Amino acid sequence: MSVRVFLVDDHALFRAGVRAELDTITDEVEVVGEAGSVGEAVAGIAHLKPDVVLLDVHMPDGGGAEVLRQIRTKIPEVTFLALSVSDAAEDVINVIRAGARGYVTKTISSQELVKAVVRVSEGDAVFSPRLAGFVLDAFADRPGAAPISDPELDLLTPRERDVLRLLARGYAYKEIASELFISVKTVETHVSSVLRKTQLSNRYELSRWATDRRLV
Amino acid sequence: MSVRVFLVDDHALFRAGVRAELDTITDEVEVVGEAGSVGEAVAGIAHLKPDVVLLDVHMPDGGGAEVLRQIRTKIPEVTFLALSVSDAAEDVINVIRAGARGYVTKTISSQELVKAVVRVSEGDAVFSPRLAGFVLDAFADRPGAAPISDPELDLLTPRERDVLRLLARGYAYKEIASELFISVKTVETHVSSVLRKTQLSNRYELSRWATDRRLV
DNA sequence: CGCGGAACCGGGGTCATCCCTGATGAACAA
DNA sequence: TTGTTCATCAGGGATGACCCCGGTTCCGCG
Repeated sequence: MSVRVFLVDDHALFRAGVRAELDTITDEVEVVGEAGSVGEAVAGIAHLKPDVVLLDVHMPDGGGAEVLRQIRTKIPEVTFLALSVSDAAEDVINVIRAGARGYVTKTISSQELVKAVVRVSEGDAVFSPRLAGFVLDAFADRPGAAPISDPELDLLTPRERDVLRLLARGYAYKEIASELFISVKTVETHVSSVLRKTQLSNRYELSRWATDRRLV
Repeated sequence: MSVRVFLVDDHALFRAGVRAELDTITDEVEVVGEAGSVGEAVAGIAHLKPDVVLLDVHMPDGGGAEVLRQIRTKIPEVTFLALSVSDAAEDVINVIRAGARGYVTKTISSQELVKAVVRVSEGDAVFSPRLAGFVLDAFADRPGAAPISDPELDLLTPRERDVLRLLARGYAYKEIASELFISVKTVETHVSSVLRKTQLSNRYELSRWATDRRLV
């Protein structure tokens, strides 16, 4: 029982190369179809329901991530392996966020590609070693990597920061007051200064602002 | 130039086993220290500054994640490889979020462990194949994988959901009204029914509730 | 046909949020 | 000593959020 593979790449020559290699090397994988554009790919995948889609990242009309988005809601059983010339962190993260189960560069050997396809079809995640680190970096809470200072954030006094933290969590003024052992009026004062200093207009925007800066 | 490894595990016998295996098998890695508790580990790592820390996930006083948190801010150069009996998704994700660069289970062979340590020391990410998938699942936006239905969510009418989406983004009633071409009063009505149906008391809690369920 | 649910809209009310002005004491530096 | 910043608090007002009451249309279902 071989793995049924669908090829998506905007270069026909490249598709032909991959198809030839995969078909001759082994009978573990079988190329059942291919496409050169996002539209063709979505239609073809929906029709053929392959086990694995080998997906080029850089394509017209939104690239591989667009194919992923359109297919995943409709046919979640299909797994995707990104296959790209790019080893940029941004590309890797985007396509993984979109739902690909692996990412290998086109420098991979045919034998390795076959192994990668089979592993992905079995539910494993496959990465060129360096690239997995990008995903981890993006995923982990980064204490050192988090940009340390904001011009606006530096303007806030320690007490204002206390109030801001609680406010961002959805606390009412009354709750903040009893939490910090001060009066509601003092909370209002601090909130006012924070809003003025951050150039924001209400607590909702402030809440988003604070969570973006990981103050929660 | 061998890789300097520090061992953290609350079982002394296990540490002894790993140390013996690593030291005899190869000269690529060298165990420079070990610890059996979070406190010892933090002190030892800060002192010895190893290249790689082999970290047990389940330990008293907060487990491996606690060691990670305390060390990463101080000595970001040290990389961590989680080594655990557990293959639970939750454990994997927690320790990776905390900043580990890899996760292998204790069923690994000594030879494989050496290779994993070396790869991690070179900046690669190393996973037992099945476990990498957990991280990807947690990282990707999941349209299909998102839990499908909530008892409360099913109670909401389509229009109420529209209002909820905008409300969760911090829109004021006035803004929601003009966005949906209805009056502020109608927005109030919908918000009221949503609050009643979800058993929540204000828009802040509602905002959290909605983001937890990925309605934004 | 009548009934209920949905979406739509009001009046009128309470309370929270937010802004403005103004005040006090403490800490600290010029 | 004087000036500044911070933290504390108050009064009063404008607006928004939220609730409870009422009402209308439309549409599907038994």
